[in-house]
Amino acid sequence: MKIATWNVNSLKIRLPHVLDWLAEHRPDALCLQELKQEEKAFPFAELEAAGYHAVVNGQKTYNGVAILTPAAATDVVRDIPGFADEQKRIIAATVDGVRVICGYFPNGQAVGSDKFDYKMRWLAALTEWVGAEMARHPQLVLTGDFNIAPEARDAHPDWKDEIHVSAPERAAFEALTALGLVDAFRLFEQPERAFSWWDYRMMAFRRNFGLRIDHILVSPALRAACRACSVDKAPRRLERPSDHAPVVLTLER
DNA sequence: ATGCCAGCTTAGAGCTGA
Repeated sequence: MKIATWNVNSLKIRLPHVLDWLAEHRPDALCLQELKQEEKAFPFAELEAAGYHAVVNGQKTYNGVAILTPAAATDVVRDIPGFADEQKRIIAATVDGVRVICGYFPNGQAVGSDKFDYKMRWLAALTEWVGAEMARHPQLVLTGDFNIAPEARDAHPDWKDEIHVSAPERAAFEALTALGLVDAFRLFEQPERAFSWWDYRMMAFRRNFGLRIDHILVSPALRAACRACSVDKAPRRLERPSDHAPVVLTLER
């Protein structure tokens, strides 16, 4: 079973890349973030022609998430239950017995800003809910654009901003791992300076000036089934790429 | 210190992203 996450930075623009990637990799679940479109604009027909169903939590201009699967996913939840939020950042569904939570975590803009406060409140609410989901669904994957580089090695040494690498953000990430979730990427040997996002500016991709902020976390019941996890940099090299690359987990099941 | 790029928006320069 193959589960992947990809922040596409506008599905309208990136649909050709997504269709090509689906054809090449045939994932059992592809979690998308930053659709930047409402569900009524979502390309259901094009994806269906490619052999994929979709569950969508859409929003115009900003945010928006979806899970693509070969067969229809079940038990869909949109947004964090009990957390009042205008922003469409969460969708969860069950895929072949695995609970898949797809999240577009808040950016936070700058440590100490209102947006940072929102990020921290959002993370607290998410963590409480994910704990409850894990109790209901022992086989669970939490994936998406976390907008947190969990450790020093997950950011280029020249990254100077505090955002994405600050102590409170890293503590929030550790609160998720304290639930028992494991960063699947770190179960396997990886290249030095392995990142999943590179700024469009300053030739950042060419210089590999990036961050690893897109993650796939697995519950204890899935840990032993993990066979591989890697960043696929190929789509970042295409014309008009997203600024993020997909991250892919292979499970033996 | 700011813009550098990219995508969005009831069309435009401004916001947001990371």
